[in-house]
Amino acid sequence: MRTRFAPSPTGDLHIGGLRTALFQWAFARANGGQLVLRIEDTDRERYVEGAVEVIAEGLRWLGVDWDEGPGAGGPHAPYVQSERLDRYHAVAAELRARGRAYRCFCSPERLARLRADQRAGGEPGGYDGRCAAIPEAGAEARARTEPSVVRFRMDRAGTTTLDDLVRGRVAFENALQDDFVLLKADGFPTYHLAMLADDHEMEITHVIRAEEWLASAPRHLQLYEAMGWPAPRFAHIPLIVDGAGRKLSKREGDVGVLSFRDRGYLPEAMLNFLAFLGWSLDDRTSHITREEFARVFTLDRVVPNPAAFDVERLDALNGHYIRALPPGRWRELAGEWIERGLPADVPRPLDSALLDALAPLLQERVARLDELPGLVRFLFGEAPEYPAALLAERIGGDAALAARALDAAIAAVEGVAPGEWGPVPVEAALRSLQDALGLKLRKFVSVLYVAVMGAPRGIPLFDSAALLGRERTLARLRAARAKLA
RNA sequence: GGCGCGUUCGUCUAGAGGCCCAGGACGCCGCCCUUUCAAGGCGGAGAUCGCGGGUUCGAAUCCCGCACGCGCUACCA
Repeated sequence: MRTRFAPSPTGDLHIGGLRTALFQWAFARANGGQLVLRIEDTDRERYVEGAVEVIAEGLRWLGVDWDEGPGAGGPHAPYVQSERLDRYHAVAAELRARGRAYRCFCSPERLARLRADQRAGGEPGGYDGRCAAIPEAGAEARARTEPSVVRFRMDRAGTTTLDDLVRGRVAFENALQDDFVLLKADGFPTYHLAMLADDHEMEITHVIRAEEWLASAPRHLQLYEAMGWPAPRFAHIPLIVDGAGRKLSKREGDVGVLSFRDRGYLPEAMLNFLAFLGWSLDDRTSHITREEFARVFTLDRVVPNPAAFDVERLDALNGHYIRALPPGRWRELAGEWIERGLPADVPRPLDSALLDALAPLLQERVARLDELPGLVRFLFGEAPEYPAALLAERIGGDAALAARALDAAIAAVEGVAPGEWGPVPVEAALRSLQDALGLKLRKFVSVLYVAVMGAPRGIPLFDSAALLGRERTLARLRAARAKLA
């Protein structure tokens, strides 16, 4: 079994495109088949330089590898459509020889007018076939001096039926079809022609693509029939939609795959998120490894209805996989993100021992890697800025209590000798405040969190203070106390 | 407008006539644990299965109609 991922190099690899690729890849792997990566760059207007590399990087990030295509080679190279133009022309010529395609000289203006008129008149729409009757010989002569396209002559009788692997049987009334363009005026093929020629030559057996292609399936089916080629099986997988139920678009925030990577999402989290968008294993599995997914994936467990992109779910998954990371790997990752995310004025390299101590404290506190720098920022450079009111925020705004807690804390911390500074003595000192204030630690500890790190939440206080050092801890406690004076 | 697809907790989904007064996950709420926040543990609320008709002893599951949503309707993919 052979399937393919055929993106257009028009910019970032879209999250929806990645999901399609993931399903294609899993299908190929689960069936011992191959995945072909093919670049569909037939639209010169939308071509974006460097997009191919961005797409490949996105796929590699997720662990979607391809057997043939750019970077992998293969018996059907080249895998870039702009380098395969001769084949499309050959197929178009064959179609014309068979009387199934013809030259069309209608101008873009006439076509626009035609569409407008049809719309105004409430008519079906589609090309009206004006050039369909032009004799081949005359058309050839005209084509030498006049711009033209080549259109496919659709069979308008009966119905075209698709047996979709996800949706079952779908029938299309042929009378409603029109003669679509195969070859554009610039000599480039449209998607329909290029897909046909390449899928056939590359021996693709399963075309797995997004639902937006469903409506053009009859064109493809008739094209295969006209060429006398066996058609592949088709599986139209559901769209990924936004909160409003619309096809996910770039306007809905950044949906580029690499931007997710750069915001600190783990590939295993993304894979899980995408895998279960429109597919499921059974009634209880909600996490799956890349390997298992590639083993158990089947198209018959893909649902036909669209799925909403839910960031909260992605974040939850990401947190889950972050916590599941082995300590060593986590230390390495956290170190990179912190090193990279801290302000430029923080001297590098960062203290390795400090990062060693920090890593375990951070692992279960973030959902995304890009949250890391913010959590440890207080350890580097100047004392954090925060409004005085924040000190008493978690204790019902009781500034007097905050002041007493700070006074007691300062005294207690001063009591810890510089030589024995560490998390355990700090904890002992701070716990002694319970007696001094006659309150449970938790009743006032938020004041100290704010004083030390500038926020009532963050990594554990005793460790924070230990890592900060005696003098800086004292300075921050005193600065906090001064804010309340 | 036309054609096509879709419709189960807020979200992703399980469900292919009785196991379902609908299961799991995320989110939400509560409790426990606890130095904050998380994490973790326990518990809870949450879908009359879009609506209306059928078929059947019995329907989320089969049939018909309707509604709504989305997709396509390019010399874009």
